[in-house]
Amino acid sequence: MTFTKATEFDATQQEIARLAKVLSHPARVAILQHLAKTQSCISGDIAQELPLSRTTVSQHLQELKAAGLIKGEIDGLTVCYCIDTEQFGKAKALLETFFSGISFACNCDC
Amino acid sequence: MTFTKATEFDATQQEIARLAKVLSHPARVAILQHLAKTQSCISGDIAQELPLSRTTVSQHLQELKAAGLIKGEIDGLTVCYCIDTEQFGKAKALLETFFSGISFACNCDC
DNA sequence: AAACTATGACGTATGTTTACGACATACTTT
DNA sequence: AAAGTATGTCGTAAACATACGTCATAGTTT
Repeated sequence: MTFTKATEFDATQQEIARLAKVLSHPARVAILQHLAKTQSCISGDIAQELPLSRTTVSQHLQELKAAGLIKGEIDGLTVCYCIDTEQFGKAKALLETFFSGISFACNCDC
Repeated sequence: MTFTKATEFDATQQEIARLAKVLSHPARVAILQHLAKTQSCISGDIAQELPLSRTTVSQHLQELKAAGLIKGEIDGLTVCYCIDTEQFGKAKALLETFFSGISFACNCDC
């Protein structure tokens, strides 16, 4: 990170950007929706639901995990992934605060 | 776009990802907050508020504009940027729907 | 123990984003 | 008209993201 200037912004802005980045690929959005839909942990057959190879799906899962949005516990041969409800709630609150802070009536003519 | 598979996901997932991508850099988050704070159109002195060159800020402004979140009208020598309240409202609603659809109580032990 | 299965880690090719200097454009002022 | 000012566009280098095949690991089954 010697080139990017992303770290020179304030903590909240960086946190919002970090969260948004996780959601910035449809595969990760799809994975979250799939985990929510199945209402339970699910092992790597997620790949079969998506137009991606198992390897690529695994990579996206790692990113979601690194961001804290999902948890993954080893359960014998399979791994049990599910949404981290607490962290997800925090993410939701963060974005809600951001959007609420932005909404306003522009007083110009454009 | 011959390499990415992003287009193979459903429209809503792509739309969420597209919106998230716009917010995935702290500079763009900061620009939106700055525009909201000043409660009016503002010309390119935004660059002086950020740790970035004028050129780079201009580039971020173009991305926000391309995404429809802000509008920019030429007003003589300066350009008047402001948040597109209607589009911004739609973006907010889209994310709210997504987050509401995800929140659930995981029934496993992880 | 040997074969099988599910998964993550590694390597790598290609595409995209970020950042900025230099140049172009267009309006304003003198 | 010439100089000045505010912006956008272009070119480009470095960093990062995406996608997937192959290999390594670790538990299961026979």
